[in-house]
Amino acid sequence: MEKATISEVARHEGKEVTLNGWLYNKRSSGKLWFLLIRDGTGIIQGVASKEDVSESTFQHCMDVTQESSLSVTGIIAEDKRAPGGYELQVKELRILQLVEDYPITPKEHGTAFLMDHRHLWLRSSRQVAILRIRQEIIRACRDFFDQNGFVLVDAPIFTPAACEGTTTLFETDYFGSQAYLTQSGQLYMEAAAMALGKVYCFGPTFRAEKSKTRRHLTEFWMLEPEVAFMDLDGDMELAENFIAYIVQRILQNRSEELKQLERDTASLEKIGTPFPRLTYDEAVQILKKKGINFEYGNDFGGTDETVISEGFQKPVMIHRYPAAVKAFYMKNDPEDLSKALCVDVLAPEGVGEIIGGGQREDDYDTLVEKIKKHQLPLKAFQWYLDLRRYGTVPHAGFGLGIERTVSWICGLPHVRETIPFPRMMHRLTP
RNA sequence: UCCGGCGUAGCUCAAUUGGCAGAGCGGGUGGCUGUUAACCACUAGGUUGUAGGUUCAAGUCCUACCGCCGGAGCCA
Repeated sequence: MEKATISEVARHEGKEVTLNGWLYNKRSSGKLWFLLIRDGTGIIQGVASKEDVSESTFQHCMDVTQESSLSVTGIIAEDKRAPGGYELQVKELRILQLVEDYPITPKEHGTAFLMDHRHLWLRSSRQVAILRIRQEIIRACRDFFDQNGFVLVDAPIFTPAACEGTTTLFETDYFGSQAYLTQSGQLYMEAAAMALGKVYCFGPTFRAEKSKTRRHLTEFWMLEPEVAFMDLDGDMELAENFIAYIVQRILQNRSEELKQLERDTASLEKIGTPFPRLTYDEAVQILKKKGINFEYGNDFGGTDETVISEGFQKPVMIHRYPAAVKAFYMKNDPEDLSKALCVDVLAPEGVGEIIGGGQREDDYDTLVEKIKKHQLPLKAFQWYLDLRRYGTVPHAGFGLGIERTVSWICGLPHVRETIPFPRMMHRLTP
């Protein structure tokens, strides 16, 4: 007897196969049962009529409950009445475990309840589609950099000090002294770029901010490239090529999942290079024109970002923010020292910032001054300053937030469904 | 931390002016040979978040607390 997965049943048409999986749902019409079976690769309808199966198998069809694990044997047949176009004409049904009272029923539930049962919620077809898209996005990220001469360099998770003084860090005891969970691998990537030229890291990032919004997680995944001998223009070019590549890959390889999520793919198909580029000053002008009350010199808030990106169908790159609102390692614009050579990429459709990056300060004396100005401990940054002591070069990079990217591409309003087990201010379980 | 909202059956929600706590789903029993979150009949299921207060009477009004939601700030 041949084993098969639901994703490739078309290949087995007319043949007898065995499927291993779980019961997704079932319906009956007296002496005829319809079993929706899922196996992780898809869902297929099994049909069992009393005339064609043994008494015990028909009894099993009656008894089997939602999410019971099972092994079912039958013939694959094309049938227009079946969801998916193929169905399994059941010959034998074996129940591996009969489930009692599966908590998630085929009706509506609130997100709090579903999040409490996240370990089971993952089995629902919508969550399966999101996780498959997430995996393809991550694979596209890796492929893009691997194919363009970048070297993957892993950054540490434990760090001795803040990369950016502003954000709150998760503190942990490290053999009696303080250590923090990383909030960015960037500083380490700068070191790696001086060793290997073009590098990137991909790993979890931790922010202890008490943010309770649909865009925030306390633990999220970030992809951070860093390139030696690259300036801000090169950085922006890299960012737009990168994002366009990811979107193309998802449209190519995950169209079924996008369809299942009812994602409007027409807006994704428009995401080609080049992306619109605005200076901070130009972006402020847009806000002023739309009558938004905004004080020049501040960073943009969430609603400001939405208003700016509303006017475009592609991601918008905003560059040269006031240096005062940006991190210490940003290089100042030599043509206007009050500005930083930085760029934020705002995704369309109100998702907000998915990339933040820029050109790094490469001058030793200037960097020392900036560390002092931001009141950061100079001692902790000696190794970082070494990169400017020994063969300093212009370099740039950025960080892409994976969950915000997934939420944009999937068209999800909240990032909590874009990661298997989200960590938020009020969510540490399951 | 601040602002706003919500806590009623396992789940999603009703309950008029303060006046007998209810429905759908899920569970159980029975029926139905092409169902599409199937349907039909019957059935079990409740300390209305917690503590106090007002009242003849509180799910409903008042006070405090707890929990959650998402917006601000901050950020990807």
